[in-house]
Amino acid sequence: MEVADNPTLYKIRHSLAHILAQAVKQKFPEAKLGFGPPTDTGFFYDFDFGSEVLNESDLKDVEKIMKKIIRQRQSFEKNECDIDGAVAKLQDANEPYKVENAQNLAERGVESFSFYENGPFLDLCEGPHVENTGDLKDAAFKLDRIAGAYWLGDEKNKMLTRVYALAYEKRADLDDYLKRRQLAQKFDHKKLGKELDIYTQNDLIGKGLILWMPNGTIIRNEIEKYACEMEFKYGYKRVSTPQIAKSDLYKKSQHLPAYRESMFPPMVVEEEGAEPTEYYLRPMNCPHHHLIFDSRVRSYRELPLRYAEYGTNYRYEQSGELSGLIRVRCMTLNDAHIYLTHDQFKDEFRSIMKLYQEFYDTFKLSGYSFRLSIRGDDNKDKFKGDDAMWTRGETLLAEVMDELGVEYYVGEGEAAFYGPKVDIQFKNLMGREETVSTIQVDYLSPINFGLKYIDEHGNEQDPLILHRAPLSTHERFISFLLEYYGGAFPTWCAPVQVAMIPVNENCHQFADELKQRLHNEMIRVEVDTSANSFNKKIRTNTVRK
RNA sequence: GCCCAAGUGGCUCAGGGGUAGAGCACGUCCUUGGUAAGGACGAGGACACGGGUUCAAUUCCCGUCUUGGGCUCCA
Repeated sequence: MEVADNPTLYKIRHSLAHILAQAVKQKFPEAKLGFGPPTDTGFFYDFDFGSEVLNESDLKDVEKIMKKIIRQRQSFEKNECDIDGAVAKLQDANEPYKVENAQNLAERGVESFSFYENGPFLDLCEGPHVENTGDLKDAAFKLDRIAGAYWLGDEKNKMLTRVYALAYEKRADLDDYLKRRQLAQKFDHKKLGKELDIYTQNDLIGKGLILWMPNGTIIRNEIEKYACEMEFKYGYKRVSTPQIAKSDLYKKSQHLPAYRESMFPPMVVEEEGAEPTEYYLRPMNCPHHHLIFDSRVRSYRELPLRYAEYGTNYRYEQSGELSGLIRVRCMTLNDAHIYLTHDQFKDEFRSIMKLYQEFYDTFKLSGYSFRLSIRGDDNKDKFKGDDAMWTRGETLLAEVMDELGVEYYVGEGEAAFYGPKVDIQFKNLMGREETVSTIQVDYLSPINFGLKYIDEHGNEQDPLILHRAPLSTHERFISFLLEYYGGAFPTWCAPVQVAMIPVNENCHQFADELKQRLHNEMIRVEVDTSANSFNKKIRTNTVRK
């Protein structure tokens, strides 16, 4: 449920945010205030502590002060003024971030500014609030954690200290949330990945680089085998391409410079009497596939031409973004590029959506949403190609989504640098949304690579390219499956398909024979011949799913 | 990259200026005929790495690396 749907809860969280700010100012008088909005689970408030540092251990003190403020039954008083009055008030309060915010709002046409005052605390705020702090005596809140957050969400700005809090109407609701969170943590893919020997990492290899253990590799291979069959069925042709290429390729594709920051630095090969050659680890498979398309003259009769590969890519993601299997620096993507005529777009898009549906049915996945990721108005130079091309792609995707009756929302500025896309969004157990699959439309690459086909009149034409990755990367997809299944994979892709527990040693020989027979049928089978008790063996094998 | 926190046997964690502890896992032996923990014994540790302070550092300080939660970014 979105917090805005519940006015009472919204008021509670909003009011508690003010009380948090008031309490922090009491303990740290020099702290400057940023934003402090309600969230889906509570609220947060951003502070600039200057040279001081807020530690987790300070949160208990702040909580105590907040409770005291609640007991004081301070009433929330609203009053309004114009921009000059607002700036004067905020300057008087020595709140530079608030002043900046008021000025930004004024630039966007806001004329009236409302303030809420409770006790000694004043804040620029739209409200609404509870009548007085005493109304919060039954509300349950907990200061949860501290995080950094850039002022106005821009990494060029100063980083403020954000205090996240949980807040609910009643104690029971908060306890309920904490319980659910604890349960979710039990199914966290990082935890299960370790317990079930799916993957490991090692300092000697490096950040975000995954070592897949035998169990994880079985899951990868089964998924890949299934994907190969499905792609065969849907008319894809598989290709295999190298994981590195010369810098010239990525200049042509515009990954350099558009994507340079996300690429590992080049390997430079120097040979006597020759110019040094730069090789890059590839961040995407697309350019390689385009070159296969371009290896000879193509006829319209060949289209749509679908090249598929589980391609391994390397991206130098910022260190702080890395997280378990969800964000890594070496990933293997369920990729394909489809070269087609403009007339074929809608049919092909439908076929892709059908393929996605079939995949998700097999994995019994649900609860995802569609995002139409467009260029948006900001940061236009990040996106390559001319306006007409973008408008065309964005319109085309919206049209076909509407025709298919697929519900979606629009993500401004979420497009790939070479074109708009449709993303399939899943929420992980902690409620964080991640893109699992994408379908991208690309007018740019055919131009960059000079890709052509000969139409029925013998004329050269630009093909259109669709990029699609229904099963995401092995890394991200398996992290979702781990949490989704709680580690208990469907038999077809489970690391161990049959586990036998003989009731005593006399049965071991028979169990071994049976194991051999199943093994010969290509079934992954284990016999527990350990010296443990029968009950213990049942427990062990159950825990291992 | 930035903010905060953390790194102790394979795992989960306790400890603490005088060179280490538990449970689980592991090994050996005994035990186990019916659906979630049988018992005994044993082996395992440059306390992430590098520097500093100190008579003495795993413990305090600094740096690096890695991990986690966020921010920015993204499959």
